[in-house]
Amino acid sequence: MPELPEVEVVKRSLKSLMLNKTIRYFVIKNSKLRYKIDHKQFSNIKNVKVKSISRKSKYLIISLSNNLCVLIHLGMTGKFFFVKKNDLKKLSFYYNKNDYIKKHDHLIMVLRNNNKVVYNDVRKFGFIKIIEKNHLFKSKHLKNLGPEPLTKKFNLGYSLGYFKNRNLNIKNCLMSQSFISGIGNIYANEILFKSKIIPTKAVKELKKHKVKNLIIATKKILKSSIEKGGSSIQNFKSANGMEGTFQDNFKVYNREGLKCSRINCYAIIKKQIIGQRSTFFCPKCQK
DNA sequence: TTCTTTGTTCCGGA
DNA sequence: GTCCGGAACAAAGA
Repeated sequence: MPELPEVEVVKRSLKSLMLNKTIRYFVIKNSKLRYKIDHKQFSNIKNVKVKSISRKSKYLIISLSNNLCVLIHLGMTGKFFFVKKNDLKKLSFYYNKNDYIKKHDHLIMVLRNNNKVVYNDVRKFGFIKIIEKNHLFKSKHLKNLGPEPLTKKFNLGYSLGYFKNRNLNIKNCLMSQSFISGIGNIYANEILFKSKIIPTKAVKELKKHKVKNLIIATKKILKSSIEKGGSSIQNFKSANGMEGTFQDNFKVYNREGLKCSRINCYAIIKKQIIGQRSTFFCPKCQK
């Protein structure tokens, strides 16, 4: 369940593996992801240099030397593995003997030294697309995204302006990518717990000091998770094979029926479906 | 077999 | 046209 921190961690690991390296060619093992992969588009690309690797919201953008970009969304279970050509032990661990592929490997980027960066996605809910650089931010995926939560654009004035006269609850608002981009279900739960706001609260009813708390909590939690390598649930790993540890810092997510983790609060964490997603909160702390 | 899980896009009603 | 909520999407593991 890669959200902003996990995608950021993957971006950093891909940078360390691929930046300024040459991709000799792509191999598509399975084109049936969220959107069907166009074989032709990928097979036409040979010997391109990786100019930059960036993240926008939960999207990864690999910018190539031929004026094209690879736009990637990890969906629920998308991950990258790095496989060294000569590391036979690793190969036999990751691949079966016959075709050097393991289950759910869908796309392979072969680098100049025959090292490989492999995209693996059990649920096939992620996608990989080639887009012209000029069209990237006009694409339906990127054009309606709100500001990045870790930038100065996400501030009190912006938030109060957005909340004014809007009829939706704060949980759905955090998850909608148009307010701020990159937050999913898990971090929305954690952010609301930290800022002591009940998920069903209407955004236009939020007092100024609560909005301040919300902004501070959002930035703190996302930063802290990135520092800890993200949250390794659903076997999340960076392309370097590193697991994150932020899941050990979850204060409310998946804690239904357990005691609130705040000192001196003995309330029991409740679960409720909001925005069609499991929502966890402390009925005493969060108002 | 049934339930649960994920984020984005699409669509209908207000 | 805008806003908002809910369905659909796909697949697999428990």
